[in-house]
Amino acid sequence: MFRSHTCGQLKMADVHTAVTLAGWVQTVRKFGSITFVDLRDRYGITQLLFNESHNAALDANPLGREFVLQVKGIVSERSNKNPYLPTGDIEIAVASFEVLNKSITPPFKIEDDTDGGDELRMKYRFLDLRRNVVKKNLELRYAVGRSTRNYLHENNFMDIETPFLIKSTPEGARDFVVPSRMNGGQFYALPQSPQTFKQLLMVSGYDRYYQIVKCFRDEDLRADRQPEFTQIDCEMCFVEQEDILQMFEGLVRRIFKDVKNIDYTEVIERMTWEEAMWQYGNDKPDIRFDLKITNLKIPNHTFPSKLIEERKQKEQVIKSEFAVFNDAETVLAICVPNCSEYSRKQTDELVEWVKRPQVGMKGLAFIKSNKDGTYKSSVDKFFNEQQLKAIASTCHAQPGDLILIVAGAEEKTRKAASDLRMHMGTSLGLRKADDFKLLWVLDFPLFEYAEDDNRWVARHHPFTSPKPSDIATMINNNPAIENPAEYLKHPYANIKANAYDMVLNGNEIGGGSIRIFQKELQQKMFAALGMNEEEQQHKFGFLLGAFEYGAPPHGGLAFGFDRLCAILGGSESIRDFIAFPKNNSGRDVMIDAPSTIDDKQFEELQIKLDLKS
RNA sequence: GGGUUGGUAGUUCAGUUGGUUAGAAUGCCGCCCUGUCACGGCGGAGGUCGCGGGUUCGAGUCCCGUCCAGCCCGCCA
Repeated sequence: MFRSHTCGQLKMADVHTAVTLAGWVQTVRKFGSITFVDLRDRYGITQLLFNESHNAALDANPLGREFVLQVKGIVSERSNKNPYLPTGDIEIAVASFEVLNKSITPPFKIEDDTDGGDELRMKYRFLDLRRNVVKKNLELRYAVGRSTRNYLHENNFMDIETPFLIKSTPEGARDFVVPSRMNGGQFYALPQSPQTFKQLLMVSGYDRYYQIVKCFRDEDLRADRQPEFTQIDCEMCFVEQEDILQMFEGLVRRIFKDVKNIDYTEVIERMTWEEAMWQYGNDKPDIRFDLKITNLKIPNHTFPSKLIEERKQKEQVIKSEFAVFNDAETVLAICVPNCSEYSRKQTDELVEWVKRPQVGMKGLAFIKSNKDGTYKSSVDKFFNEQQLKAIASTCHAQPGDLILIVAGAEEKTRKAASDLRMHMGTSLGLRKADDFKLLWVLDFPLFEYAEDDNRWVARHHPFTSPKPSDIATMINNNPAIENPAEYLKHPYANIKANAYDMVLNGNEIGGGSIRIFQKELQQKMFAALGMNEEEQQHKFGFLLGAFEYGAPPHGGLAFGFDRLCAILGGSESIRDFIAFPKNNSGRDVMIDAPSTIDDKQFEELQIKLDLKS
């Protein structure tokens, strides 16, 4: 028997018990003839006492950090207890020990507060994973997965595996491809998601499917994006959007309860995509804080929407004599409460912040709505007191507030306003990691205009169904865009999808749609995306064929598992919630992948390497 | 593809206006220490200043190029 107990187990009740422990040496503290050794395993740390004056064999001198040790001894009460350690009341009076394996000195400290940099930790990830903080993250990930499986199982969902070697359909993200040896010159693709397979499972009658599954996208990485990532992928048939929203609200509430012990009983807010864009400049707003955006000037073409037309009437629009903004397509304001006393330095910093290339605005105007009722602005020479007051009242500014204004081209300005809003939320401490606010964003546009190709692309994916009221618009109009500059006037720009995203604290954690299940509509959709019948057959013939055999109405969604875990763990980066993540360049620096392959492998694949650069 | 920050001891970092032998902390090694748990004390070893070129009497420091890493934009149906 290697061990009778773990290193996190023994307490006062175990005193006088003879035990055998095994683990790693965390620290060695020597005091002449006695030595304290902290022994660590997955479950905790237990202090060992080596007393050389009792037994000369108990010389702990040869022990070093991260040695693997087995000790036999008696659990004893400590004379000096450590209240910060769960096992701090006891120690093991070592009777004998064996070094099961030695270790060279690790390149960084295996402690919560490590001195290792990111790159080093990734290169020695197997050591990094010994650290308590990383282990806690993986435990949280495991807990989220378990909670998910339990909930979905209890709701009759069935876990069905789908293949990883599939067919490349270059629509959307770039595929990872895998050469086929047995079919020379042909390639598999790794799935970006099991989308078509889960739909086929619906056709097969498996009416509630789920899978916690790896997906692959060959795109550039970010702190919250990996080339291989995990989704909680779900699909149901005989459901409407409302059924799906409720089912997965239930899932998320269950995860909050199981993993964070949070009773998320409040109603989960819902807003349309248009409302989100209008008020937050963003389709995944962080609603933990307000700081809504006020539209001071509405561009000729904004989101193509009746709703916005109505809003134009309601919101007070900046008057044309406000010359400084005359040239700007869009003028957006954020009213920041209680910040009118910002110093010159603070406002200058905000101006510099929006001028960074990543935001790219030419500048930032501000109006201070002073506590004494006066106004002070960076655009004083263009506006009189009356006009400043008009703007302030449009923004619902109170005395003591600071109004930030960005102006410029529609899309860029809206994004800048959104970024600025988040920036202010962060710097005012309004984005607390332990505060969780869920939100559904509904009614996304079905299509998006792709400038490069002058055509429509599916905003979600080409299997998403249009709102029933928009089906006729789609069927009765030609997708051809005659005037690219006025694409927003095309009827397709106004078509809304049965698509929904779940947003948590400003992050898209999941998204899905009610799917198209009729062959004719699916063909119309493919055609709208510029696919002729031949291409449709070549790429998706299997799906169109399946739809001819009694495909039921269905829909589903997928959660980004890594991201969900990171947010629940209070982290911006998903890397610490993945055991073996890739770095920014898509490399695994521990195993040094990707790498070249042998000539023999190329030969078997019938591939000749001819790098362009 | 672009922007930005960084690369100096095993590690995390400092290094002024270009100027003597490149420092600190920690880790490591040795000696001392019977109640520590960030143990303590004394001593010691440890450097291709990412790489290549240039300017200069002289470069860690300035210039050009390049590589690597982090973050962001583009991209991510």
